[in-house]
Amino acid sequence: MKHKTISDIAREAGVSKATVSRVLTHPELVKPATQERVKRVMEKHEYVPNHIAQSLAGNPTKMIGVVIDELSNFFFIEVAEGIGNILSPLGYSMLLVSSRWIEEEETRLVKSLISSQVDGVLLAPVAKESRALQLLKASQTPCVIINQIPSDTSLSFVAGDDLEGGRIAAALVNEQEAEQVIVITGFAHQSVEDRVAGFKEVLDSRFLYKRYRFVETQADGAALVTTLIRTEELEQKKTILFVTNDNVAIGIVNELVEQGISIPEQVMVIGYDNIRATSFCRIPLTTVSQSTIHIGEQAAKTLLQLINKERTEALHNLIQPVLIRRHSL
Amino acid sequence: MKHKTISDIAREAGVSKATVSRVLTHPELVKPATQERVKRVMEKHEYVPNHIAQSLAGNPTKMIGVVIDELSNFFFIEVAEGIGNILSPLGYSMLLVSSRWIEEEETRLVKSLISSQVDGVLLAPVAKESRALQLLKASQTPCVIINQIPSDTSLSFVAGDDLEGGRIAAALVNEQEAEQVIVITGFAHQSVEDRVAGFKEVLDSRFLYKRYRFVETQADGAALVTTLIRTEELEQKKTILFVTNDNVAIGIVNELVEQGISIPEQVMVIGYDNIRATSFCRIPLTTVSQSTIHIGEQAAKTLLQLINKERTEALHNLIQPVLIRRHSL
DNA sequence: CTGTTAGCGCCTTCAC
DNA sequence: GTGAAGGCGCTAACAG
Repeated sequence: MKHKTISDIAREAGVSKATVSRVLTHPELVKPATQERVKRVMEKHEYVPNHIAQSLAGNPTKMIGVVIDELSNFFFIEVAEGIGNILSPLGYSMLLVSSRWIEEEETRLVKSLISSQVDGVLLAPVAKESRALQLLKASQTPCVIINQIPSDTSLSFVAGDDLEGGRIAAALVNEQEAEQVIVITGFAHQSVEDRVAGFKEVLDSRFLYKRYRFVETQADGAALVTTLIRTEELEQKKTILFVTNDNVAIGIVNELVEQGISIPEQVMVIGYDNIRATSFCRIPLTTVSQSTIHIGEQAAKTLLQLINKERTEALHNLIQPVLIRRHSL
Repeated sequence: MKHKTISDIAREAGVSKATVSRVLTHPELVKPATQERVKRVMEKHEYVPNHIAQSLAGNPTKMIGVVIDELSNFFFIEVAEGIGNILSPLGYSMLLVSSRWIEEEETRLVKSLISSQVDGVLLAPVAKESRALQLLKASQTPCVIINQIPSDTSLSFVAGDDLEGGRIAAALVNEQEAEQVIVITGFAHQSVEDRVAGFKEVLDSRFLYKRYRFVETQADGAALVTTLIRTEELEQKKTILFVTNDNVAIGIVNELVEQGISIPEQVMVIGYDNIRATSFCRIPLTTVSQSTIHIGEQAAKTLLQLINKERTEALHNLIQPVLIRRHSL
């Protein structure tokens, strides 16, 4: 037989299932002597109660669903790490899944999480209005949104102030001398558009400005460098690159160095996120920090409050970005 | 009321629970007309079947437990990524948990996973003989071990050949001129000991050899540099550093550069793992590669075979390491 | 203090 | 093709 059940233990210890259940969850209600006896039997068989059954019977699952957009992206990994920091010590496990930036996938995953009766979910949505959010609401699953400001104000979120972050980047650019400014963005996402909007708002009009889209990975970034050298004459014109996420920026910087272009003398680069790798990459990156791990921790804490009903109104946490100057600009 | 149940749907569609259940799992057994009717009701209420209940009733949970030692370690993150690559498309979710190198924690987590009735677990054990492995065996949960060779040969594992990796590193060192060789290791772990053993076995006797232990994080690595400069006279003696994991090596290299020590002219560094960051860090790292993502993928695939009973005997996969030469040596 | 009795939501025989 | 009944493992009243 596969698993010993509560009945097996009960029979062998000569008590009822209820008593066994009690030593599991309310030991104080059981006489020490019998408690001892039951425990001995449990240990003898290495009995582990069936969590699934416990949950069906009404207990919380102690599982939190975490939906990120991309597993191989340091930004999300660090967010997940922050989440783990908070959740793990409290006995929660996280069901970590990736939507791979696909909205249907996100919906499917959220359905599956709801179906798994997770106690709450942390979601980094692919798009602004998502079916996933409706489902979450309909199922009354506590949740907090990460890295996006949902239009439904009843929802909690923890996100960076992307508009402001863009402005900060532009302000720094305005202090420089350069012949052109190029903005490089990846997946179309609200946060990215806001960063660009803030950037344009403040950017000095004396700069030639151009944008490259759909540069989504480190590899994409590296590949883009060759193109830029040709089409934008990187080697002739002093250039500033604003890359809206560090993950890609790192790929770009590395390739620039490989191609022998000097940073920041010939090309300056400013990134966004301040993931950990920016401090030890080829040329330590100047970037707009949104304290990635902190986002995860904050979101997890809020979710916990929601779950424990210590909080009823939504938390709208717009984290203020900060400029981190390193060597790339 | 919180969730609609199968009974609600049944009632509203004017059929029995059994029929609704069939629509869910064996649609071909239901007349198209009624099927249509039931489906309409389900959609109307955004009905999502309770996965917990389905599992209790005997279905697989489609959840895989993944136990790693450390969340903020690129090596494990990449392994997890490899696992996700394989599992996600097949509709599995992963329950990702970190033991933080603590054995009791590992045991607790594995218990919890078993208790959650995961279909299988992927485990990177903290120590050689672990209680967690016993439990896994006792519960007959399919599992494959990562990054360790269990003494119980009935267990499947995917691990790098650490002894050989150490030899490879030493062979490279032997080709160099240097006044001293320093080995830097982190958490006491079998794999690390093997790497060091292989290294010592092949290392030329002309080298002065010394070992620093318990250097466990990037920050530890950075901090160590100051010490080394003082006690080992890094600036006077040409030195080779063998760091048994890239995560730490990256921290060390970065700090060496910050301190103005030239790599590889004054200090040479060789790492281990070939995590992705080694290619874009301060000085791209020469390292012993064990194809991290591949380990995860391989382990996940094997686990799936075990779960589906396509494989009965254990898989012993000792991955051969390869030297990757970059700029640090 | 401990046993008995109902479910939790779903799936699976077994009849009709 | 479809319904009724029992059970998965556990918890929560309700009695004694």
